[in-house]
Amino acid sequence: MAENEKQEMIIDAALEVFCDKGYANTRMADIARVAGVSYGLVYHYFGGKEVLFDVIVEGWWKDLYKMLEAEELSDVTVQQKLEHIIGFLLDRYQHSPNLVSIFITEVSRGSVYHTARGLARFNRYFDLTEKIMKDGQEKGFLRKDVPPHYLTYIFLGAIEVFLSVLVLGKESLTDHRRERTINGIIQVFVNGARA
Amino acid sequence: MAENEKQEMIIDAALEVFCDKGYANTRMADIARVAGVSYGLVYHYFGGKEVLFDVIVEGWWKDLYKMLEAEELSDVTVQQKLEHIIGFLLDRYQHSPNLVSIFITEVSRGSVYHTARGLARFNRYFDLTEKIMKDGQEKGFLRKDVPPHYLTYIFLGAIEVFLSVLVLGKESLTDHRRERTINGIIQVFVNGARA
DNA sequence: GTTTTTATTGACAGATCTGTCAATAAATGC
DNA sequence: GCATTTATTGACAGATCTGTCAATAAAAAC
Repeated sequence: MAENEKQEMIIDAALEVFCDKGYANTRMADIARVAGVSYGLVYHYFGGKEVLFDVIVEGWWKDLYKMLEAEELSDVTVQQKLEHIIGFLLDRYQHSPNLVSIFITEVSRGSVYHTARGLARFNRYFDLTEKIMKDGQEKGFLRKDVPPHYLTYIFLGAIEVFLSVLVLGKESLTDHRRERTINGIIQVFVNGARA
Repeated sequence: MAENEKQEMIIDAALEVFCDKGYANTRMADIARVAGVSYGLVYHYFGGKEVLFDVIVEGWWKDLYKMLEAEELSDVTVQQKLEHIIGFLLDRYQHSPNLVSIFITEVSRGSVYHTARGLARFNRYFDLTEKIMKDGQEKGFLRKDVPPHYLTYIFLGAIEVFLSVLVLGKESLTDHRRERTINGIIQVFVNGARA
């Protein structure tokens, strides 16, 4: 996918326009203009708006799953795995803020993704994270009196809000802030907010 | 607002259609049909699609702010205030799932709300919650080594994911599950996930 | 009881936007 | 060098959807 130069330009333009205007307000003509190609070429390479959006979203999920599967098998502590998950998502924001923005605003909630396939993608995301939580419970690191999917919701929910704040404020992420964010989330999630 | 019977029918229909199809895919004709009134009447009472949506969303925020302001002044422990916030949102889901669904899928993230006013609404929501967190820190209940807005993000993020799961799965909420959810979130947020 | 305001209707014009297509240029195969 | 496939273009038809409006019915005012 996208070995071709113009295909990449179209994807990049789509990333930018989807991010700026949202899926519903994105015009194929805008993408073509930003990409610097003709209207018809977008349809030549990608079938249409929905397909183009799907290519982007599927790429996002693929990378996310890959990371989570690697962490699951990785030979580090559960706490380190959780730190890696937060770090991965923050790094993605640094590297491609547009993509993270689309995930947060269009995929993570947006009515665009209320399909069976969209739901399946989400379930996989949650399930992979839940495996790590279960592992943490079995190893005696995480408490067992709270269901593992509750731990998953709370953990991923926390990350999502941090990402949302970055996205909505179009803020940039310094290395220092990255570390502070990871530590903040981990500290509260693992040890609690109690003094 | 909406003292009139037909106005209420239009609002109810809008709630249903916005929830089912999302803002972008909602047709004014659908709302009119579901409400059982003519196309033109929707424009007579509400100026247009955006206004109608705003009426719904402003109502949501108004209630949310009211609750948070009451909790802030309330004479209970900080933990109880946090429990009340979760309880309030879960109750709203029980009472008007369509409204919560719209909040989660369209307002909380959706590109529809990436405006200055939308951002201001959100800031207020976060600020009011942060006041409670600060209060908790001053009273010695919450840890002071994590900035209060971090505590806010993690707390509200956790709630949002629980609501999202309810909304996406169109699940109903029993009293028992309501209590379990409140306890789960509070337990992990206050005491941490560590065994 | 007449006038004025409000409620209510559905057709319509205007404004988009998408996806197609026929035409042309470039590249590739043979 | 000719034929076939691939790249590229922009205009256009078809399909929406929104908001307006003129017309009619009902209610209120006086």
